[in-house]
Amino acid sequence: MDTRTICLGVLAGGEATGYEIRKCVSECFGYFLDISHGAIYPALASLHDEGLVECTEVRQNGRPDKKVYRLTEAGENALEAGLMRSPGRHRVRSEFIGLLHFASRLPPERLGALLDERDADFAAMLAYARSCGDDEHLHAGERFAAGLGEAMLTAGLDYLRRERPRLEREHTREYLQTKEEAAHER
Amino acid sequence: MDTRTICLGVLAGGEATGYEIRKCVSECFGYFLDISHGAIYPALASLHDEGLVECTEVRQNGRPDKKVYRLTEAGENALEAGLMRSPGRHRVRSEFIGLLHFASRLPPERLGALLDERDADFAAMLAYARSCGDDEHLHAGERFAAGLGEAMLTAGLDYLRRERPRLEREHTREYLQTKEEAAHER
DNA sequence: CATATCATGTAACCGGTTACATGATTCC
DNA sequence: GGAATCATGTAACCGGTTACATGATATG
Repeated sequence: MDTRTICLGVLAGGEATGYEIRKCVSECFGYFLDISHGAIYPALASLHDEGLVECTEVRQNGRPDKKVYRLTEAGENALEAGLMRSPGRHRVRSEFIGLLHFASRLPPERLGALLDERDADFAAMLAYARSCGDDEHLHAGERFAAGLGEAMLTAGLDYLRRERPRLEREHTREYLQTKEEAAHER
Repeated sequence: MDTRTICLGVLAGGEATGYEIRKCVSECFGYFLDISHGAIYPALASLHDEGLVECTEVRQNGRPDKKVYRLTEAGENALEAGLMRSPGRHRVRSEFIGLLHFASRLPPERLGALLDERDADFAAMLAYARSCGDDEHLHAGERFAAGLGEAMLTAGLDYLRRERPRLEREHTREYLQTKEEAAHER
C-alpha cells in the first residue's frame, strides 16, 4: 500500500490536512505502517493534480495556514482500486534477530542491553495495541488488527521474559568459551 | 545491521562466496532480514578494498568461476565493531494491517483472499522457524531467535484462525451496510 | 523442454527518510 | 526558557530491489 492510497483511505473517513493524516496514521497503525511528512505532502499534491482530492486553504491566525483535503468521487474510486491492487504483505525486518545469530560475538552486556530494548519496545507496542482495541466504535477490521497485534506481542513478550535467563546463562558460557579459544590461537 | 556487517558475520563462520552468503542468510533468517545479491557483491567488493576480507579466485569447469572470501583480522575487528554499533530494531511493516483498517471498503472476497494469503504465509514462516529450531548444534542466540519467531507466529496463526469467522461475519454486515448507505446518497 | 542451480557484476530505479527552512503559540 | 504542537514544503541522500547481462549443467 503506497502513501497515496493511505492518504485516500484516511480522507475517506473525513476531510483532513496533511498534518492530520500523518497523525492519524501514526496513532492508528504507526507501528505497522508509518509515513513521514516528507512523503505525505508530495503525495497529496499529486493526488490533487489528478483530481482525486479537493483542497480548501484555510487562513489561521497565530498558526500556519492549512490546506484541508477531501476525497472527490474519482478519489473514492481510486481508493477502491488501490485497496484491490495493494499487496497484503506483512514483513518483519528484524536486525535484532540478525544480531542474535551472531550472538556468540556479542559481549553479555551488549546482549543484555539489546534484550532490554526489545522488552521495552514490545511492551510499548503491546500497550498501544491494547489501547487501540479498547476503543468501542471500531470497525471489525480494526478490532481484528488490534487483536492480532496484541496476540503476537503478548506471545513475544512472554517468550522474551521466560527464556531470557536461559539465553543469558548459555550465552555467557559460549561467549567466554569463544574468547578463550581465540586467546589460545594467539 | 547493514549488508556489510551481515557479510562479515557470515564469513566469521567460515569462508564463502557471495552466492553462498546470500543463500546462508536467506536460509538462516531470510524471513527477518534478507539481502539481495545486488547488494551483496558491491558490499564484498568494498570490504575487499578496505582489507576486511581476503579473496581467492577459483576456476571451475562447467560452471562460473567463483570468488571465495574469508575474514581478515581487521575484518574480525570490524565485525565486532559493527555488531556493537548496529541498532537492534525489530520493525514490522504490514500492509495487511493497513488494509484491515480500511476493511469496510474491501469486498468480502478480497478480504477472504487476504486472509488466505496471510494464513499461508504465517504457516510457511512457522514451519521454517520450527525447522530452524530443530537443529541440534545451534548457538543459544539462534535457538532463542527461532523460539521467539515460533512463539509469535503460533500466536498469530492461532488468532487468525480463531477470529477469522467472526471477522468475516461482522465485516460482511458492515460492508453491505456501507454499500447501502452509499446507494441511498445517490 | 523448461526450470532451477551455480555464479558474478552493474545500472537504473524507487520509495522513503532526514534535514533544511520558517514561525507563532502553548504548556511544563 | 525550552520543548512540544501546529503546519507546509523541498532537496539531498540512502539503502535496497529489479532488471540486464551471460552461460553451462542438472533435474523434473
